[in-house]
Amino acid sequence: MPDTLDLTASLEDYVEAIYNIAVRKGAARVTDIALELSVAKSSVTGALRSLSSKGLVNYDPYSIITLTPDGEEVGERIARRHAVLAEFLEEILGLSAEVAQANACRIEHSMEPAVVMRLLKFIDFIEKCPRAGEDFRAGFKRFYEGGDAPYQCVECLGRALEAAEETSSAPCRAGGAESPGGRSNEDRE
Amino acid sequence: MPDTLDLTASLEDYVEAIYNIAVRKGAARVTDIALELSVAKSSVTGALRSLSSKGLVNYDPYSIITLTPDGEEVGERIARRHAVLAEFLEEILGLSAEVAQANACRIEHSMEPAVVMRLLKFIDFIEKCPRAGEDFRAGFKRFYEGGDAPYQCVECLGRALEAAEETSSAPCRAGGAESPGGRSNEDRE
DNA sequence: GTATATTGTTAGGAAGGGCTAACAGCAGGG
DNA sequence: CCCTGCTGTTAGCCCTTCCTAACAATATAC
Repeated sequence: MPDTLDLTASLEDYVEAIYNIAVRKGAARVTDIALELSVAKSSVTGALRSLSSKGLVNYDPYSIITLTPDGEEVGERIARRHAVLAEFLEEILGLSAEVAQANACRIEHSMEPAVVMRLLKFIDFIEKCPRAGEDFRAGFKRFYEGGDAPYQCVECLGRALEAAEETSSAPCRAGGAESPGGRSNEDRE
Repeated sequence: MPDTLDLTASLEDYVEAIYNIAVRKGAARVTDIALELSVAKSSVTGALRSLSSKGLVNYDPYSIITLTPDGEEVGERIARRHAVLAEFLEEILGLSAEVAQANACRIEHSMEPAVVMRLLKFIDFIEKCPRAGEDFRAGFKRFYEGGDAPYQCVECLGRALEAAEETSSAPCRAGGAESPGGRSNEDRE
């Protein structure tokens, strides 16, 4: 496990870019990376040398660029971290896709794994707890949009209660009867 | 309004430190700042020159350091941003104070005002919506701690419903009868 | 009121990240 | 087969942020 490689924010961006390009088209070229990151090609060359020395990319001058297994792992982790954060910003906070992306791109570099994990659980929780769910998000939307006057809390809570009584004994989790421990989280982080 | 001064993350840290020190003890000295940020005193001198040239600090060699009115405003904004983020990490996500602080210190520099504002509304919402509140946070705690088995959704929702029926007509807000629009937000951001 | 600490500044340099401009490698068109 | 044009690399520079070491200013102590 190539953990705590202490990549700089910049190098993380390069790994993420290479990972994303590789997902889309198999392998990356210097020009692709430069475009993806809005950076000069010469800057890419430098970054590649650095990442190569850390064992994250397979890099030979003038040849095609791929991630090593270690690099693959790091890239996947970075991409997931980005996705989790962007989902929170967009789906929960209700920010526009553009704002969510732009901020995710910058914030992600500063988040410790513990925060990413907890944020993921939070998203899960909002999705699954009968107390949260769709109505909850909609309620928040009305709240931040300011026009929260006609919001029927009682009715909304009543609906949630009914739903909970149906699926009964499913303690704040979707799907119901799995073993305790929030298993469906483990799959994602 | 000294907006979009595009301070670097580092300079933001200096302003924040000076602001905090000023709050605690009136004015800042180079040594205080160096200690607060764990940097060498010579680094502080450099930063002060830079901030002085941007009109944010009153700086004369060998004299005491204060923020200008502009600097004060910027410092206050930065401090609030930090506080909002730290509160979210600690109170909502339930992270330890140390983890919350450490991550807030780094993340804050990457958050646009729109995100800060929305996050603040979210905290407000969680505090005030009868669907959220204490039980909600406790439920999330049980969820991420994995031992969520004995969690009584139905009962918990029932309690929330009762509470909502009492304060009735108060649509997802505490205190009840203020004019629509989430007024208590405006006070804080 | 001078000697000693403490506080703050300068000088010089390293690391990281970026840029432009100029050159090298290579692939396709004539 | 060579020439043109795109891709990638090198060289050299800038800026930011930090550092250490040495020096200057101010305070305190006696």
